[in-house]
Amino acid sequence: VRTLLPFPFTGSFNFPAVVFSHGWSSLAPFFTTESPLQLQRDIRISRKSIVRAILTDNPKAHPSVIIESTSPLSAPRITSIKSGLHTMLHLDLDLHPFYERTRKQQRLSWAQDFGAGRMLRSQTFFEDVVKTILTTNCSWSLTTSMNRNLIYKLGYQNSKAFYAYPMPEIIADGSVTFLRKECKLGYRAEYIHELARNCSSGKIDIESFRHSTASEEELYAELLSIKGIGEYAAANLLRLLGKFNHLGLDSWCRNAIAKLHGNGRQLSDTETESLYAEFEEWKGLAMWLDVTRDWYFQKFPIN
DNA sequence: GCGTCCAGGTCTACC
DNA sequence: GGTAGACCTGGACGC
Repeated sequence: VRTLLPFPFTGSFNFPAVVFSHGWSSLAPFFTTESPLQLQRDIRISRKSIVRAILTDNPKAHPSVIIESTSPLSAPRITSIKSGLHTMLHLDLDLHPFYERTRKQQRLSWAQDFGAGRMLRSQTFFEDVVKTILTTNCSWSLTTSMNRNLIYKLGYQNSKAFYAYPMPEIIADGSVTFLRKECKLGYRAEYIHELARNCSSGKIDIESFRHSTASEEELYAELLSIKGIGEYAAANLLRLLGKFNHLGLDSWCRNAIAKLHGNGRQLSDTETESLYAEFEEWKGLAMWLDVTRDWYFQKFPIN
């Protein structure tokens, strides 16, 4: 069954800017196609019910949203899907304070024109945390492969081959050896398994991060206390929570900054901090947009 | 074919 | 509080 949904947002929004915001759109169960630009995502709406959302770019309006499901959608399910899309597209993030700062900074003045700044997020924060751990100390191709293994070996699949990301309890019920050998997570298997155990037992209320009233520094400290999450990973997760007071530098960012600002020389972290200091609590977003600028100009140049 | 290096880092032990 | 060394995996590279 295909259902056309109204886009769950009426404000200013640029679809390609979210799709290209970072690598998440190429990590299952997200899929993208170009010409026309489409973002596809399987969404879990209950324990054993999955739908597929297909968002297609419309340069003159908001993207169209088509939902594929095995049966007609009830009103509560439509509400749940809209809420999921709202979360994943980070539609509740107010970027005006950031754009105010970019006006004084020539290098990032393009950001508002592109509507850049919303980072694509997973349906659950648990999924964001797992994927972030899978980005550490490895190539991007290994990240995509480990993530695929997790979904296809442990995720729930319905009759239409829609896949839902594995829930914490499913991972916790499995063994570390399975994660290590079958999903090829290597030493990360211990981290993911412990995280899943703590989430399913209630020791960590991982989804509460999304609506926590704690300060950014408190959230940062809490994230660092999760095994496998270090400074880069915690800062990357804060970005996905709409908090940008940490740079979250990894080797990829450091190399990009060396090319952009160091004439090929790696800058010290202190030097990098000072580059973005004027953006204050938005500096993590400023840095990220600075190093990913070409993605926007190459993939969807605007006039 | 084989060894080494390193990629969107983090943890632990030790100083 | 700072730092060397270990850690899975797999692709790239040199020989």
